Amino acid sequence: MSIKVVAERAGVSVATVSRVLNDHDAVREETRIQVQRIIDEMGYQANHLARNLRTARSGLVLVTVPDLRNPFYGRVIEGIAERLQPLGYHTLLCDTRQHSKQVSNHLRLIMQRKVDGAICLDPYTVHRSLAEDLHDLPWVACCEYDEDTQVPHVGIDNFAAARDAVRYLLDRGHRRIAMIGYDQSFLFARQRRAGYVAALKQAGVALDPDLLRVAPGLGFDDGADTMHSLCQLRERPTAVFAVSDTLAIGALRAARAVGLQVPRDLAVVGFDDIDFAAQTDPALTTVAQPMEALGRAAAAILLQRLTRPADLAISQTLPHELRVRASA
Amino acid sequence: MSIKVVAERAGVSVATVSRVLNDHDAVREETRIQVQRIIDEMGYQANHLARNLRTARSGLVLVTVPDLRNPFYGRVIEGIAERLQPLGYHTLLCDTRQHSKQVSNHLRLIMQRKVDGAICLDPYTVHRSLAEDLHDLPWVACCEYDEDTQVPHVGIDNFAAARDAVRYLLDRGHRRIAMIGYDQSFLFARQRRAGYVAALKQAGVALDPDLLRVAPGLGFDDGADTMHSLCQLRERPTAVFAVSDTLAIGALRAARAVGLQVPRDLAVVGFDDIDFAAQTDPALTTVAQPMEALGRAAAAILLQRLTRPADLAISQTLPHELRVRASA
DNA sequence: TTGTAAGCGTTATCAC
DNA sequence: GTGATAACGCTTACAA
Repeated sequence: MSIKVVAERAGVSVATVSRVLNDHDAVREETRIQVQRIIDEMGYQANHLARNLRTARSGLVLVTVPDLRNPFYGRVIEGIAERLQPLGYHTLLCDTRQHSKQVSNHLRLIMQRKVDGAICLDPYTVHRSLAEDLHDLPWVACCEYDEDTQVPHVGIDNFAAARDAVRYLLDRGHRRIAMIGYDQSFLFARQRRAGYVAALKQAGVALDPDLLRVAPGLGFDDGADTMHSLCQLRERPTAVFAVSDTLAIGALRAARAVGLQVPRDLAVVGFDDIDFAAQTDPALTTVAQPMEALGRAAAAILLQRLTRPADLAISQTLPHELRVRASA
Repeated sequence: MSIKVVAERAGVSVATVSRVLNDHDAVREETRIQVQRIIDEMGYQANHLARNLRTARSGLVLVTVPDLRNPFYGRVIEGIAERLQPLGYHTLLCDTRQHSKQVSNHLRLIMQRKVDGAICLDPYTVHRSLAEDLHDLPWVACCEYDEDTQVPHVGIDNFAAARDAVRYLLDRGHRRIAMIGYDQSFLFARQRRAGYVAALKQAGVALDPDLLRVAPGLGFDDGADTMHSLCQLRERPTAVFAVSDTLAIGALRAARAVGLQVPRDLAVVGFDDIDFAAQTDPALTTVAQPMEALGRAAAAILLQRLTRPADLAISQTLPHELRVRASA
């Protein structure tokens, strides 16, 4: 059923119906009410496919995430949706876990006008070569971004956050502090490692390459495996800093498995403060990221780029917080 | 840039360009190559807004979830996407946590032609009144559904699954088995309670109303709170069956807090087998749902409804599995 | 305040 | 095989 049928039935033109539909003020109150009555009566719903073509906007925002199984991303997405829904935008979700190669397909959605803009949590998407092609497109990097591009981004100060975490361990007297890091092609992994290194250096603790590990993934098992290998050192670390809670929780399990008591024998610090972190035994000490706030901020920046493209979009750094629990 | 520009540049009509774009065979190979060259050269991308209007399909599928923070839903969504992406469909995500009232807005997206169909994991969406209005629309209920509607759905046999879990506890000698259930307006909650009741009855164990609890939510704290209250009974339960892993994990924490040792003093069984269930101490015994498979099955049914609307859509029940770990 | 009509960029139906 | 051209259903100048 189209606007035309409604117009005929209401005895007005399609233009008038359209005006009523879009709350234009240039409609006589009486007419408005009459038309609205017909609309309700017929249960008419505007065809968004047509509306989108005419207005050249889809009302859709693409959100790319590396792995939905990690609850961290779920929380950020909720923050994004919270900001976007009231303005009538909907979120198109792309889990890019298996699609690192074809990721440009996702940003192509923007060019195809299928979405109005994008928020990328996915490190693959935020790759330089893509950014160069697309730096003028309305997209925002969230959490992960490329330092050399001009794409606006939101995130925390990963360097400072990691440094704070390691300093905390140093303050507690630890000197053999291991780090379970991640693939250095990711900015957050590089920054957190730099924070770790800086904290040690400042404290005059020599960097032991044996203690600086790179987990093959961000899953629980990756953390457990790395921890197991760390335990085999002749001189075990007394503390470990993991760049994600999932890794830290895996490390916790590995420590338990080899009979280490946390935090007495081994202190463990994680990163993110996902909900699980407070449920482990002992509860995980971790660096909290403001997940929903990161999502909201990214959405706000994108919205600004969409509504006032001329304005300069400003990147944002949100505060992190070391949340001390029982594991360290 | 439009198809018209490409056509002019290639020296053909827009019709021919469109044919090349859509892989129609009625194009001379030579022409096809020539046109494709221009397309590539210009970096032309078809405008999906126009295409969608013309073809009357959006290529979008709505997925409603009650709470993205629960990794359970993330896994199901991955299953859905896995099946949908290869066919060129994208998924529109709606977290309906705060929107139980206005949920009809989400299904209205179908009528607005904004999406071609929907998969609803969200219990609110799957409400009878809605189902009546929309039973002929292309949507599929996943995990939660309404027994009295004709909407196709996929899920597990919640009754049997809960019965199996409780039987396992009975087999291990438990007689005072508590249940941490959930709001009975949800089918899965009713079915799992029925399974619990049936198992006890069959074993000749009298139902103790004190042991049959309803958690106010599905979060960790809800489980912990319910467990604490259970611990205050003069005759404590020796085992507890929770209708979700999050509740069970909260219960685990509460048990620890009051000095109970699991499973010696208290056996705990959860439901879902989210990734985190294997990380707790002791690792959680739980009823596994095939999360990705549920998503894939739901997507397959929807796809069938979209491509062959005349065919009868068949609901599916997928197998569950009791995964015995250390907590019971 | 309302109506007419010109698009929006495609795809699809005809002719040729 | 290819090209005009008419939709698709809406919004929005512009005219009345």
